[in-house]
Amino acid sequence: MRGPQSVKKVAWSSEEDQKLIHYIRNHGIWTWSEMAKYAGLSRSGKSCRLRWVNYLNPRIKRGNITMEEEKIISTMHKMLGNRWSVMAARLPGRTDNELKNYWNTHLKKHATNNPVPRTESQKIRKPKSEADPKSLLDTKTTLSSASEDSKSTDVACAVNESTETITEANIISSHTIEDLQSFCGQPFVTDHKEAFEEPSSPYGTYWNEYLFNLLIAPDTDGTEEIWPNPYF
DNA sequence: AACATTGACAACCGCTCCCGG
DNA sequence: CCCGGGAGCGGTTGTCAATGT
Repeated sequence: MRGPQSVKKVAWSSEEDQKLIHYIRNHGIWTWSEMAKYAGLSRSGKSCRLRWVNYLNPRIKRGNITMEEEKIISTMHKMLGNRWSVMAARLPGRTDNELKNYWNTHLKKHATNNPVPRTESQKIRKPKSEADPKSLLDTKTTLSSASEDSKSTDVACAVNESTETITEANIISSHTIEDLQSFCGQPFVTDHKEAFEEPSSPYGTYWNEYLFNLLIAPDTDGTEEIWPNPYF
C-alpha cells in the first residue's frame, strides 16, 4: 500500500490549529483544499479535514472511553465489523479514528470468534451521504437520547403492526444481524439490513434501543418484554 | 542511566463513492 | 453516459511517552 519511501508525518502545531479553527469559525466548511489555502495552511485539504474531524471539532468528546462505550463498541463490532464511521455515528463525540484506534489497541486482542472480514464489511459499505458523521451527530436517535425514552416504540410502531416481540434473553444471544434473522425466523431484505445500520431510520432507532437496553440498562430479569417488535 | 520494547494515537495513504458539468 | 474533482472511509504507520530490562 505504502510506497518504498517513508512518509514523514508532521504533527499539527497549535498555530496551525488556531488558523484552521479561526477560518472555519469565520467562513464555515466548504471545499477543504481551498480552505487550506485561504486559511494560510501548508497542508492538504485532506489533512485539514482530518485534523478538524478527529481533533479540532468542538463536538468531539474528550476523555477516556467509558465502560458503557466499550461495551457498545464491542457489540457493534460483532455486528458490523470494521465500519468505524457507522459506529462513531452511534457514539456522539467519538470519531471513527478514535474508535478504530481504541479497538486496535484495547479490544482487538480480546476479540474471540466471529470476526468480520474486511472484504465482507466493505461489501455492505454505505454511501457516504448516508453515513456522514456530522449529520448523524445531529440526529436525535443517539444512544444518549435513547436513554431518555428507551421504552418508546413510537417510531417503530409507525412502520408496521406486527405483534411479535423480542425479549432481552433473546437479544443477548443474538449479537449479529444473522442471529437476529435466525431468531426472528424471517430474513431481512437487503434494504432492511442496510437500514439497521442507519441510526436515523426506524430500524436504526430500534437497534439503538436494543443496544441501550442490552448494555446500559441490563437490570431486567431477562424475560421482560422490552419493546414490541414491529418489523418481523 | 541507557537502551529496548510496548502502547497509544495522530496523521497519512489508497480506494471508493458521490455529484456536478 | 462519461469524466474529473472533492469528500469520506478504513487500513496502515510514524511518533512519542511510558514501561521494562
